[in-house]
Amino acid sequence: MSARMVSIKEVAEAAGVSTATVSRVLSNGLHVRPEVRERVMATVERLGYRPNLVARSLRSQQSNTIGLIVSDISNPFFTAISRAVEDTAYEQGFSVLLCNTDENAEKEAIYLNLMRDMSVAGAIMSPTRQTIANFTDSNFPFPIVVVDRSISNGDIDAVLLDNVDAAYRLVTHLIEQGYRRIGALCSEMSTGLERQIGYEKALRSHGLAPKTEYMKYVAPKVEAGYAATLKMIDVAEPPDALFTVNSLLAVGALQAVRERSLSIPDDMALVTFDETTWASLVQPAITLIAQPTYEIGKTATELLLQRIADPNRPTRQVMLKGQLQVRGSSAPRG
Amino acid sequence: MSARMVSIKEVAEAAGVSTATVSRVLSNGLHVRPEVRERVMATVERLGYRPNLVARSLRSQQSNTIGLIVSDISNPFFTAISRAVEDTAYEQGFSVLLCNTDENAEKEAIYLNLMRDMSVAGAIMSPTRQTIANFTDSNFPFPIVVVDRSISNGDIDAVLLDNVDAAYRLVTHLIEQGYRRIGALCSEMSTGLERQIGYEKALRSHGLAPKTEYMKYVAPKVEAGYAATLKMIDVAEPPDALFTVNSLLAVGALQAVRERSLSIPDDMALVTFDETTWASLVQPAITLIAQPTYEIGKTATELLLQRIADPNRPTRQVMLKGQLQVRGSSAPRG
DNA sequence: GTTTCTATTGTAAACGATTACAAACAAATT
DNA sequence: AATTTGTTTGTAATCGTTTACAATAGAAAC
Repeated sequence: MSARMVSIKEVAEAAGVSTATVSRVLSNGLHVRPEVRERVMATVERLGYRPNLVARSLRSQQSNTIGLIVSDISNPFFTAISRAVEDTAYEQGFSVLLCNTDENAEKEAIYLNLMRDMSVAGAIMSPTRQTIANFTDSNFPFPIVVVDRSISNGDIDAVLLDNVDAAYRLVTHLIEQGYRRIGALCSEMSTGLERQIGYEKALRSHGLAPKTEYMKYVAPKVEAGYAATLKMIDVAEPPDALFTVNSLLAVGALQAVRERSLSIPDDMALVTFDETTWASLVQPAITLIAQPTYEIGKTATELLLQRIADPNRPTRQVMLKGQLQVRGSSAPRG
Repeated sequence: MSARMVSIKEVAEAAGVSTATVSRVLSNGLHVRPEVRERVMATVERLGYRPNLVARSLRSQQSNTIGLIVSDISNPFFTAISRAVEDTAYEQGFSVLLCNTDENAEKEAIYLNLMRDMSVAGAIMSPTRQTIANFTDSNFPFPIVVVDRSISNGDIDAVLLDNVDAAYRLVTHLIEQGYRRIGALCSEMSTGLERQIGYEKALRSHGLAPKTEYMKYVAPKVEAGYAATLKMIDVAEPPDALFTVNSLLAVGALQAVRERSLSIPDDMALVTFDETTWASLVQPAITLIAQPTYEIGKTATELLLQRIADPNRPTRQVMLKGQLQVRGSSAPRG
């Protein structure tokens, strides 16, 4: 790996052809005599020429970089997504620009603008609430695939979990195990709201009425989950089971349960979303809906690359099902 | 956000000046009459002009993108690093290209070449063993800061943990708690080897002899940790404490311990490196050396940006200390 | 009133690729 | 032999910036 950069011009001179010919050899090899092609290839090899992607990008008005915008890469769900996105992009010769928004619409807008300025080929994003609200079809100068959160208005590629169904199954499982006073920690993200709908639906279809004192809206953060859980269990008749809509809230809930020296599931069952390292390591292990994170990221990337290749194809919304993992934290109520 | 791209030329025409003047206004504002500056600014605003970063990058031969090369973003250590890197880069107007190598030197080389081709401003990397071995000073056409792993030969910016010291303290803690037969799960990464040195040093300085049957080299993966731990505990005289050099191995070790229904710390103590969500959630919680991950990532980014600004400054190797978190998994031997 | 200086502005050449177009040439057709 | 056709190749424009250099004008110095 030499420090000196060799340009197409130097290759052309060394091979005794024009830059156009070198470019043709490198792009498709069409319209070049085999003999010349050989000679150019050899020269490319000998000089260690590598095309300057910036120049190529400027000329062709597109790049091989895609953006990935998530709220926080530290959230295990997004960590897994990003790994899948990077893998899939790499396979197809694309690279990934990583952006964390912390659910901050302003930061998100800055990143989207930046990507525009960089001429990215497209982006995969988990949009903030504000952005979801303002979404109109051709808002962006590059294709976008939405993951995790649904866009109500707007015709856009998306990869989503069937959240209502997943929550319904998870809560139904609790009911079948004998739990009746089921609390819920929801968030105001679209995901959280859909999961809440599944929760309420499960209660109702089993003759249970959702009670407001058993439902709390919280920011999707550990501390918020911790605080809300304490509030929920420090009452006369606390829930006998707790349903949280993501793993961060579940961490907070578990901390609160430990703080009050309660036992899971005897004092309170605990179920949540998202497979994490800790969920199967704690005792009892946590019952949850595992999202097919890798598949979500992979599918989103594939959708994006397909759209980049053909901007006019009809949009596609892929809906995946979660997988119920039954473990000790929701053992039958004794 | 309009789809049409407005160029500096259009701004120049609309403002009745040359592109050079517009460029000057935008870059530093020097050598422009205040009145003209105002007019240009207003036009920029009115047309919603944003400079094309690709063109700028081509012309100036540098970009505002930095590369981040890690073995696997899913490893909590690297997740935290990447978050810190992205935050710090963002603050200074840089964006981050994320790359996973899976310890594959070939993939790493491909990424480094790609970054060269993209004219990144620099890169932060946790190099593979092979790359470490072949490191010579000016191998790369852009500045690099190494994190986590030390480069023996070569004068390069780096941010490292004092691994020997950290392991020494962690193992000394075990000894002080009364453990004597201390096993170790190491890896062959430079980090693993240094931690092993600290481990052996701690044993020796407390009159204990390192025994080969208590030391295993494994790939830094959960499954490898699981398998190695089983082998280590399924013997006549198993260790009374286990020291693992990273969190993935500890997960495997914990799985093995659960599999054999052993109790921590009564049957065997467990200590490791790296703070993770699960380490404080399992019962008993795990004693460990917490690395200042955020600080490592932040410092590495700062070093890189400083070097980008001044390529000739002397290199710096920042060494940080780990923090011993004493928890239940290493309670005094009863 | 000429000269010199400084401040402002424009012209045009980069940066390194791709590609429309034209040119050159050989082969095939009439 | 002239025309057509097709293939290979080069010339030069282009993408959107930045910046060296030249040009201009007005102020200051003599």
